[in-house]
Amino acid sequence: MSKFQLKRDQSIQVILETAMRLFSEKGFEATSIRNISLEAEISLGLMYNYFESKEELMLEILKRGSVIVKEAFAELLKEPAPHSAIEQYVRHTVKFLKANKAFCKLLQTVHLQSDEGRQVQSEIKKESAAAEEKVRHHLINSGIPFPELEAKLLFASIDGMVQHYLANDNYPIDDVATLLLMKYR
Amino acid sequence: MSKFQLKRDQSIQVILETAMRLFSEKGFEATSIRNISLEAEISLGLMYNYFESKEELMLEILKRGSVIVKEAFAELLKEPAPHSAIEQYVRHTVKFLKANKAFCKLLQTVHLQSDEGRQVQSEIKKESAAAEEKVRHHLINSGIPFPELEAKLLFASIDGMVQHYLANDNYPIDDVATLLLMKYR
Amino acid sequence: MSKFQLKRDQSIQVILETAMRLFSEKGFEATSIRNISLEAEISLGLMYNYFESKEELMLEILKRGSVIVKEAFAELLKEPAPHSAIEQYVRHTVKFLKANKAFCKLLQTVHLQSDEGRQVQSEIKKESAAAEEKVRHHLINSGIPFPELEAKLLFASIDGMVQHYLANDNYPIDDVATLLLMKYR
Amino acid sequence: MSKFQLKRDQSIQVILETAMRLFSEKGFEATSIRNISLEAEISLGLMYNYFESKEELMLEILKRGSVIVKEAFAELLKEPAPHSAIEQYVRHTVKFLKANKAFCKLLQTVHLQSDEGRQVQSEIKKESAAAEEKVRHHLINSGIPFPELEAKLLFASIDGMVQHYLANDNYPIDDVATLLLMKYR
DNA sequence: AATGAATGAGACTTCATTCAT
DNA sequence: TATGAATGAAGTCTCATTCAT
Repeated sequence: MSKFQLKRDQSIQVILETAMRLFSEKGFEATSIRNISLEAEISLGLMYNYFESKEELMLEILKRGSVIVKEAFAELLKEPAPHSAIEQYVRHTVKFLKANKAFCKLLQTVHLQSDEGRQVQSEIKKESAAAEEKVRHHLINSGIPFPELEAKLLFASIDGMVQHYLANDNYPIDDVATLLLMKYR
Repeated sequence: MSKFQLKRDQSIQVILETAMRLFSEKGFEATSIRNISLEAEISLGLMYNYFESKEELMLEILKRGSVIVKEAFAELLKEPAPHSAIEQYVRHTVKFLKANKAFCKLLQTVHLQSDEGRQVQSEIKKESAAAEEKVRHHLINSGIPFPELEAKLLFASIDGMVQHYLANDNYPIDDVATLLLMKYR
Repeated sequence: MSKFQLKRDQSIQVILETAMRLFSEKGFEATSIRNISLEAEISLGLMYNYFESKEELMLEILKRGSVIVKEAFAELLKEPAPHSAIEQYVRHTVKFLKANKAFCKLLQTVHLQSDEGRQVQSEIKKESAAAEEKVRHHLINSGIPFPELEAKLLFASIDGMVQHYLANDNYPIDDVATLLLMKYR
Repeated sequence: MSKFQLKRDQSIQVILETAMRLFSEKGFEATSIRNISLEAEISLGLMYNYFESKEELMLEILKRGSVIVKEAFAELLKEPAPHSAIEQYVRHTVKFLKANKAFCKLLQTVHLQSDEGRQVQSEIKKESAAAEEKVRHHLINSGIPFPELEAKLLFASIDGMVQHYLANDNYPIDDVATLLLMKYR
């Protein structure tokens, strides 16, 4: 029983990691199952022992990522804000980004065709909503003139940073983040 | 003669616009030539009178976009900075974005496989380099503490705005841009 | 328009005939699309210009057969019975069988998986129901002891004849039919 | 030893029965070895300890059926005809049919691809030849006008009955058989 | 120039079979 | 003996591209 479970899990892990990398590098459609099998050094058919289809493989990647995102934001909300909610949010985002680079790249890139795919994607977005709300409230309470717009600008800046970090090697995201936070002291 | 030429150009224009829309909506791989021909109301075979291949059609879209980008930035560099180079850059970017939404969406989305594609894409980037440089110099000359980092943050904020504008209908990009510029007064 | 329509119809006809033959000879599952395309001397992909799937090709065969069956039985019911309803039914059945040997073989053989397939098959059966009813009534009115059972036996004999005719070359179905009819004088 | 042998035989029996059922229900091609292994609650790999291949499993079913058919006909030929050879043949056929419904269904349904398969099938047919010959002689000796044709009609009627019995639940085959026999008194 | 029929390489997927344990 | 993980040939289907008219 457990003998097979181990092999299963190993294979599943290899498939998921390879697929995530290739999907994020080349896109979902441009990545063939053969591509994945060659890179993962498994047989072409093995994928279908564990995933019903290419689509389902993608969904599984998203679902697992969704869980990680959920955990990350749950942790964030649990902690009391160290100095400011903004700093906490930004630092967490950067930390998560570094720890889950491939998945973040995938999220940015992927065009979901299926309804289920879009649903999972929107669920992932919902996860962050509470944390964003916390930041938005922080801005509202800070007495800043246009708190809603400020929130929009802040999230734009963060997402822009993320985008550049994912696109360029050696992007000094920590420094840029620090500079960003200095604007909100 | 000229009558045929006119019709030809019209067809080409329709194809390019339809293809751009579909590529940006569904992705390059997920859009078939038949799709485009149906939407553009051009017969399938005729597509190949105008474009050698699907790849070439994509390249043509990028090349024409590249020309527009080049013109836009040329115009930008020609004008004297009204108040500040930053404001000029941001306003131009927003204006261009609004005028070329589909193309910008395509640029964000598309995964270029071919070398030629990547080359065109990098050329487009180079177009903006001069304008970015102008902004960077403005920041350096302004005596701000970390001008290079500031530039990175500024471009991140701009690209984040662009990203959110393209993703959401009704995104108040002018207001967010105004707020952003207020930080650099 | 008509120029292409002709080619379309020719191709469709070739595909349908070849597929019917192969399905009835080897069974649906054991017949590959490649098989059909090779025998029909068309390209593999052409089938998919005209039929969405192998399943749909099968359905189309059944539907067209269904129409022919319907016409045949309509004709049968229109005519007044020459001597007896039984003779009329048997002769018509034999005539139809000879004219549509491949389709009859297919009907006998095929295992329908899909609901739609089974539906078409049951529709075909319904077509014959009225004609069978006419025969049944004839038997009831004839004062024969067990008319319902007689009908069952008669239809069994007919179907057995059909089965043997389809299985063996040179089966003297006309003579067997004549002999059968002599039992009901 | 014997304990293992027993278990082995039990497993083989379960596999054969399950396979026969599935083959006759869904067809040979549409039934996968995995299907059989799941229904028979035998592990996939173990199947191949008992049968070299799917084809060979089918052959084994046919061979065992062939033996049963042979025994049945041997028994039939051993007995003296009670009243008539025809009655004896029909009653035996019905009895065998009821006792081996699944196998009979399989025989009707299956399209044999391999030579060996067809050979076994033709052997099964040969088994019945002697019994059929007895019936044919009975008809010839009875002074009936067209004995050969009468035989053909009789066997057609029987096979038609069999066909209807296998296709419909609650088919009153005994009654139909009785009625058939009444024609030959 | 214009049409859509035709082609076939390559994608996804299944499944009989083998292999490692 | 028994298990199910792993393999890869072969099937269905898609679609960029060519061809005949």
